[in-house]
Parts: sequence; structure tokens; C-alpha cells
Amino acid sequence: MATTSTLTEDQFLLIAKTLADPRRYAILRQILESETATPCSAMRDCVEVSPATLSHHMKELEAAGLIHVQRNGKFVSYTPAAEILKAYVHRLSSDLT
Amino acid sequence: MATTSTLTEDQFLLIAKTLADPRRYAILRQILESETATPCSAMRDCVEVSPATLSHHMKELEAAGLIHVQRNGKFVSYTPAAEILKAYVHRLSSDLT
DNA sequence: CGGTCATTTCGACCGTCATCGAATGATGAC
DNA sequence: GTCATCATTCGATGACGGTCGAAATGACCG
Repeated sequence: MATTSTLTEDQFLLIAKTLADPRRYAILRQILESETATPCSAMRDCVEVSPATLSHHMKELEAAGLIHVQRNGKFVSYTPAAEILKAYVHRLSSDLT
Repeated sequence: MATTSTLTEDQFLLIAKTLADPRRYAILRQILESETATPCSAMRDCVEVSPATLSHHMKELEAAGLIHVQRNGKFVSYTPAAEILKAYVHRLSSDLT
């Protein structure tokens, strides 16, 4: 956890695109707020969306490396990928300021 | 105006979408690199793009409030909007870490 | 097994947007 | 005025992606 990740250009652009969707950003913030893993069902309360679309967005967030997925039987929970988020913000700050 | 701007939700999401395009991001970094105002023609060297598309992207960057535009006769130059960039990075850092 | 629930995949629809050629506008040089 | 140059606008096209219903997958329970 001490090491800071370095993002490839592709990763960096993929994260930017993933965060640019309002629903995905809201979902990610929801996951970040909780101390423990956030169950899939909890998203439905915060973002009004069909199960199909929700599943799609979770896949995008995972593909961008922004969240980690835990599967417990038929339930799925998510936790934030703190290192990647930190690396992204750091890279953006380094580029833009 | 104060040193730190606060972004509305709409502004924040618009900036995210604007930065999510590779060419626009490259253009913005080009503008940030220079100490002085960057002429429109200088972009063509860094990003291979038609004049029409370039004009389109500059309009998007301006609409997002990320750059300022200077018109000198038939030439156009751009400077970064430092306060907005700072506010965006700050907001993102505050949300994601 | 049969049934229910959580999640995913499939397929299609539709809006948004990046892209560029061609035409237009605007400016400056001669 | 005429012409060349820089930039913008217009219109069309094609691709990408968000959306959801319906069907499918997988897990738990009795």
C-alpha cells in the first residue's frame, strides 16, 4: 500500500472516460462513503437504474480498475481501489496544475 | 473573484466529459506547457487533426471553462484557466480520496 | 427436484459526439 | 478591389455507448 501506482496512458484515459458518466461517478462515491464493502443492492437506492444498466456500469468501473469485486454466493459487493484512485488524482494534478 | 472557484455539479460533469477525450486532453496539456498564450496553429503540430475538428474541440474546452481565448486579428490564442483547473482537481481529490 | 431471488448476458434502440469536406466569414497584404 | 490565409460554421456520416426488456445463469432453500 505504500507504493504509488503508475498509470499507463491507456489506463489513464479509460479512467477519465469511466468517471465522466454521472451515474458511475455517483456509484463510485457511494462505494467510497462506506467503511465496509458495499452490496450491489445498495446501489439501487442511491441511483435509479435498471439491474441490467447497473451491472453494465459496475463492469466498466471494474474494467477501469477503480473498484474491487467480492462475490459471496449470489451476492456481490464492491470496495474502492484506493491506490488507483490516488494515482489518478495524482496524475491529473501533476498534469493540470 | 476569490482564489478558489467552486464548481456546480453541471460544471464538474461537463469538465469531466471534456477532459475524457484524448485529443482535447493533449491540447490542454499543450496550452499548459507554454508560459505565453498558445496560438491556434501550434496545436496542429502536436495533434494531427483537421481545422474543423480542432475548432470544435477548442469550443468545447472554452465551454467547459478550461481555457481563455484571445483574438488578435485573424489569429486566435489560448491560455489555461488556472482557477477552474485547480478547482476541478481539488473537487476530484476531495471526492475520491 | 421446483421455485425464488440476485446478477448477468443478449439484443436492440436511440441519443450523443468525434470527424471531416466544403462553404463561409474575417482579416491582412499587395 | 483581389487574393491568400486563418478560423469558424454547416451538414453529413459513422462510431461509440447508455439504456432497458427479456432471457439466461447461478445460488440458496425447502
